[in-house]
Amino acid sequence: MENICVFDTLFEENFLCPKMYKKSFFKGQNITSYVENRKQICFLKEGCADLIRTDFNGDVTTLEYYKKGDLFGELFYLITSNTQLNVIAKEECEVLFISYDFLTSKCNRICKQHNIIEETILNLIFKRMIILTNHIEILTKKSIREKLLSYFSTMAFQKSSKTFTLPLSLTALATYLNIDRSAMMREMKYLEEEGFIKKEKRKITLF
Amino acid sequence: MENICVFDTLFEENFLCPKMYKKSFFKGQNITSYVENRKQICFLKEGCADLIRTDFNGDVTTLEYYKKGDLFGELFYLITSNTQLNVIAKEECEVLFISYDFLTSKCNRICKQHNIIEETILNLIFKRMIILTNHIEILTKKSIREKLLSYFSTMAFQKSSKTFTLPLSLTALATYLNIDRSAMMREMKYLEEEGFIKKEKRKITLF
DNA sequence: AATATAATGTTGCAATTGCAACATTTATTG
DNA sequence: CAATAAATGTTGCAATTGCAACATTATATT
Repeated sequence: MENICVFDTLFEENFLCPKMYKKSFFKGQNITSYVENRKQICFLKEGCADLIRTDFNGDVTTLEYYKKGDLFGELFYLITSNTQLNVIAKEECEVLFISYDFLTSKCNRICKQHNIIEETILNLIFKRMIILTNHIEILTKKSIREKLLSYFSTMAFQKSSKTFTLPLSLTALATYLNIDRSAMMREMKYLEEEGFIKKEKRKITLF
Repeated sequence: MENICVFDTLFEENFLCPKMYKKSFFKGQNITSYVENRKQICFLKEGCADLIRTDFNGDVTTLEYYKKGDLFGELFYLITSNTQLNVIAKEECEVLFISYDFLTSKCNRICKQHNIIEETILNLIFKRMIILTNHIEILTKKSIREKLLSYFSTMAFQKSSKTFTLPLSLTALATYLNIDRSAMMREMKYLEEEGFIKKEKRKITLF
């Protein structure tokens, strides 16, 4: 959250840096197409957007969902020749485009706040890295039960509480865990019957 | 590879920076224990090491294998109170410890090569990010067949060839894909019988 | 407020996948 | 160069999990 504030302040000050620029998009517009080696980092200052992959045979998949404060860009994805990656605005969006070398090179006094932004972006990158590692950790559990308990314990740790509300719909959670939704519901029921958890809608309590 | 060279050169020059230091380890020694919020990045200049997790009930798991040129450190892992993460040297190792703010702050003329190293580390971080994203991509495939074909096509893309040699043992590959090894072998046999691939030991050809 | 759309919840059945248990080949180590 | 350990390869069987198909409840939309 504080990350967003930094950018807010800078824009209020009419901050401009030669290595970055801001642009607005309407719902449905293509924000960016991932290009190999361009190394552009995008920061979603306002709105929400989807990362869409189009296969060589035209199949379309939604890979990620971005919301206010998220980073995206080809830097995070392996670009292969037979697929296309696009980020599409789901509503009105404001996006900050930052060139990769913004993070390494300095541009002196023109950008007095360069360092603050650099640190902000690096923090977002590291946060994302931890999220990715944790996702892998959960995906590599063998059973549905283990996946659920692993996800739940991460949630409980983050919220510092045995009781928490799922930030995703159960449908989205099943997708995140890469399991069938109905099989997940069944396992949740068993977990409740066996006294491992308590569940009311999306509110979970661990025991 | 060029990343390693940068560091090699710098050490030959007896390069020293207040924000980083070098240390050597014998086989079996603990290189680092992950500490929440310390934000220390470690670069394995020489040797190989394992990331080991010890559960609250004493169970030990090897989470990752690091080799010359890899990055590690708590920056990449979510630290929870009930597990411990340690990196143990598997052979004689040389490790470069870099404080997180090395990447954001500058230390003027003492480190004339600061920028080069900064860029090197950032490149490693981005490379790792892409690897993680790709791993998730593969892990979220529904069937063993899809996982294998997805992994193979990534390999073929990286090697720019329909024929390539697996960089992992088949046992390690099964672990990476989070599937049973014997089930994987069976699926590979079917893929070969159905003419999707050709396989001689670890040499795979896609059709 | 009415309707459409999405999310939640449940269950039987089929099948992909994991497990066990083995043989055989290749690496590693004293 | 033995001897041991690790990796590869194979198969039958069990079971976890996915799928289909449905009812019910929330949420959006006009």
